[in-house]
Amino acid sequence: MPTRAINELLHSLSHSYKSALRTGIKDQQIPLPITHIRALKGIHRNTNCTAQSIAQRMQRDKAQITRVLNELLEDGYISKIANPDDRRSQLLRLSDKGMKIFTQLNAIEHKANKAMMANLSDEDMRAFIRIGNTMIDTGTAQ
Amino acid sequence: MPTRAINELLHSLSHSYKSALRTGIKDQQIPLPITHIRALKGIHRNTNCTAQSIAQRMQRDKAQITRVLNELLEDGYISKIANPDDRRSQLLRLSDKGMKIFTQLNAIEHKANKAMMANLSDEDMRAFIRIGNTMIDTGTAQ
DNA sequence: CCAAACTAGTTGACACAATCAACCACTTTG
DNA sequence: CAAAGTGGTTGATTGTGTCAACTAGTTTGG
Repeated sequence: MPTRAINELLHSLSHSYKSALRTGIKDQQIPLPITHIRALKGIHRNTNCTAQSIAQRMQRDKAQITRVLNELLEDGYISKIANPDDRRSQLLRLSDKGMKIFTQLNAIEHKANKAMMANLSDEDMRAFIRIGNTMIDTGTAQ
Repeated sequence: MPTRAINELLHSLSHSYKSALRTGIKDQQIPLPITHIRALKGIHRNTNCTAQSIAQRMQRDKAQITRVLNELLEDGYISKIANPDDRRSQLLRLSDKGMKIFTQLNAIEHKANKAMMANLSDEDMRAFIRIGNTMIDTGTAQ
């Protein structure tokens, strides 16, 4: 039973994927690190999101998210608007610039995904995603 | 076809696993970051390895490996001995201290692996490893 | 209604991870 | 033997993740 392989596997997988993404990003001259990209995507996905909801969704420290969001704000990819329901927080929106880069990113990401899964059957792909999600759920559950 | 899920999945997986490992490591009072641990394991696995071979195996920058190895050396986990075949490089060996911590690490890692795979059938586990390896190979191939 | 407890977000500090370029010493090759 | 290549080191820089303390605003129980 190859329990030994799982760790190296996960490392290599995330490394491979990050590399694939980064080269795509570099080719397209997009000056954003991966965490920022993931945040942009999160903001696009759910309208009326806050820093807090992004942090939860990404399962990251809120301090880290604060900094990422502030850089995105400085660079004009997003805007913060006052939250009418809670004066402590602000709602996040993509700016036009943010939307534009978002579509570029989708293409890059799609390409990276395809590169990773080039040699996989549909069946294997689905199996991988299913099993991976199970692992995450059991990991974060307790 | 859920090609969209693969990226988040890989991020979450590596994050979950790293967390699991780190908590185990903290519980056991082992003062080593994960990269160092992986290097130790690499040194244990192949005798007569060099910095170069470790870097290749781990698919990491040789600069990073140099630093990791030097810290392991300073802390007495490994030793460098002159390579009779090439005066530019040195062969790496685990010290007694290194061996001792290696066995501890194995236990921790085994526990983390088990935690990740708690809800997986043997079949799924094997499938995951197989598919993951395919992805890595295609990713790094070209 | 008000104090206490809680929450959203920010800031500082720090450790770890990754990558790039320049460089030295040594080896291989034409 | 000169040129090109390789193993390893160093400096610099960027990104990633975590912890603790803090401010300002919100919720809750007496």
